[in-house]
Amino acid sequence: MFVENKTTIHDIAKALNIDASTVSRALNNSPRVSQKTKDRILSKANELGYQRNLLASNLRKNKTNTIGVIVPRISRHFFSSVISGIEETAYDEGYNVIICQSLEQLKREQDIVGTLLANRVAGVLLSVSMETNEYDHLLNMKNNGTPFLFFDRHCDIEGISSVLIDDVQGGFDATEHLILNGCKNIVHFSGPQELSIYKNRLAGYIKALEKYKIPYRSELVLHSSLMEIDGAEGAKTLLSLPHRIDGLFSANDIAAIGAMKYFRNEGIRIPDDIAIVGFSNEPISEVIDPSLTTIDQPGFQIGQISTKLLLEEINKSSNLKKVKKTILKSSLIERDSSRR
Amino acid sequence: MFVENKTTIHDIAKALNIDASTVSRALNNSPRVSQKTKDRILSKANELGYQRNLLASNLRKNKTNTIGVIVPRISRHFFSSVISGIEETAYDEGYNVIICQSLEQLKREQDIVGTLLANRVAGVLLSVSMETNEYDHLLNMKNNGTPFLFFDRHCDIEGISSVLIDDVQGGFDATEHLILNGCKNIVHFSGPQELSIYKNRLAGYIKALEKYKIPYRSELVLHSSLMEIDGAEGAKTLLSLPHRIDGLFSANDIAAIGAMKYFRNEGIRIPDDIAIVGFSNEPISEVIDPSLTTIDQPGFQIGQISTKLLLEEINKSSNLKKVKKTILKSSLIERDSSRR
DNA sequence: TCCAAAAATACAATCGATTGTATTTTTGGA
DNA sequence: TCCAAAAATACAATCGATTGTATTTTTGGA
Repeated sequence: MFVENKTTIHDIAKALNIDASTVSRALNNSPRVSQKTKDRILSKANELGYQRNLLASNLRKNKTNTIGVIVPRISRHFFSSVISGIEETAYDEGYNVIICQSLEQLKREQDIVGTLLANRVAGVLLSVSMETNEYDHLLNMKNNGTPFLFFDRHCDIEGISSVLIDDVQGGFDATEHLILNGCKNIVHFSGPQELSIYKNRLAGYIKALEKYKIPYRSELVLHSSLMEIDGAEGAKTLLSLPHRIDGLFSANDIAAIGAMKYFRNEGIRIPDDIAIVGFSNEPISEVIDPSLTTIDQPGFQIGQISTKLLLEEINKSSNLKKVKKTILKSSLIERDSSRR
Repeated sequence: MFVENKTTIHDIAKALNIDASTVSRALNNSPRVSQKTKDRILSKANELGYQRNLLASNLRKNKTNTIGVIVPRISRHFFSSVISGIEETAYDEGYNVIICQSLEQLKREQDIVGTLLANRVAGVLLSVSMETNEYDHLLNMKNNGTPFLFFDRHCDIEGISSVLIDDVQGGFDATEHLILNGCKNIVHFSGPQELSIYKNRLAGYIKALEKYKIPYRSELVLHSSLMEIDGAEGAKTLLSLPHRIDGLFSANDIAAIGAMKYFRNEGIRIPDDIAIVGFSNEPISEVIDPSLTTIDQPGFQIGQISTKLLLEEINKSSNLKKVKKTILKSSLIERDSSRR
């Protein structure tokens, strides 16, 4: 079982006594090679088990047909549906996709960007980690000339497009829904304020309070990383507050579920004692008991649109580049955790 | 905003009036370059925003430090936990990971293998799609000399190692558990028989029936793709069977959940009328009501072990290669869907 | 048959980094 | 100061494919 050296176009050329450039052109179906020769080359390539070396090809052509995708965590339903949208669109256009997860760590995100640049990807689609509070790696990518684009979790970097949902509206809808269901003292679980999405969801929360003339109290906004454990801890904190809390809007489903489990153990009834709304519509939210009201984000569509925009930018010959902020609609899905 | 040409070692060499080979050695921290020169080169590289071109480097070195991972679907919790294990181990050893999903389609799996080979990955970790009933692409990879290894969903290819769980035992445990909880007429949802894992889970089911002298009836084994919709349809079929079914062992959680939802709508009580056991321990199974008894697979550990074995094979200098079949233990997690 | 135009093929440079060998420079002991 | 050995650096070939230009072969009309 030897690792035989891989066949190259030179091996094919030698076997047929022709030049490697002709082999290359034949394999790329160039009109400059006669059909007869193409047939001979293809059949010999097949016989020798030839497999194009994309490292060499891409190096010479100074481009790749790979786009990199960086998400915080592939296991989140929202991100995996975005990835499906990306893959479908990219695939149709002949691009490959490299999926990477930052696991919410800035260090990993920086490393990933470095690796993608070193591999000379054609472009990058990116949803930043919760720790991302400095942008050197992204500015570096920009100066490098590698096109990239934010989806969902974005940063304010001049000249970079993004595909987002209206988080202010989402936060507003969630909060208004709680108010309309009779909640007066509503806690909000928020994430790192470096991320616009959390800032905006919080802004939506405040906006809804204002509309209904409910005073905003900053001690009702609990900041965390929004993991399940954070939700449980938030729930505990919430019970210790001086006000009787009757509503909870969590900036993601996972933390909402952490809180639900904690409440369940404490004998607190949902939605009767506390009504709860999450964000992102994880599959788990539909089956948990009671089912969790949440904000649905069109992940697949975000993936499709992001990819289309990125590919446009990659293929743009001119240096006139239009920066676009695409904002998609989210929608409230009403379930049992808030209905009363 | 121009896309400036990227800096190369030649640019650095020219700027410092030294040879590119010295720059290359300095950047690789070779002992053949003086510290003084290294400092000058590093600082100039930094100044010019140099970023190594891995395409060129890998081409020259005839190796990459990237391993490819092919899973049916990244959104399945089992696979994303395997991926976490893979990434952690690979990262420690200085390898990058390309994650790809076949979406259960043979065609996509073939394309992915082709792309990974063309990109000259150092090795591949693979869990095959449900459609994979012919192995040309895998044999091609083998003949190519690219090391690879199966985890979980494997095929019988001589000379290829695999990291698996004991699916026969898992199927046996699940079925025995139902029997011990008083079930007499147990249906089994199975997947494509081309995949050993489903054949083995079925074998475990049969083995448990035999142990308890319950006659095996092939009409109680329903084959499908084990998606949620398949579970619902299976549940419907099951209700139309002449026997009164009192137990269900599904070869994955998703189909079990599809069935649970159908039963719930039909007013059938779980576990009183039908006790249910799934397979894989998806997070959703813990929160669904009633919570789903299932077989837990050590995904993270599977990822770690697979990667270690693959890297061993990649770094093996000799051509003596030991083929290994590593079998890990699964464990039954007893929950409400089967307890009575 | 001859020859210009077209078609097919060969030649040679190149992408950016690496690496074995050759050459130059430095070191330090006599 | 001199010189051999060691250290540092330069030279040149190479990985495999691509592509602009040069050359050879073929075509087909007179």
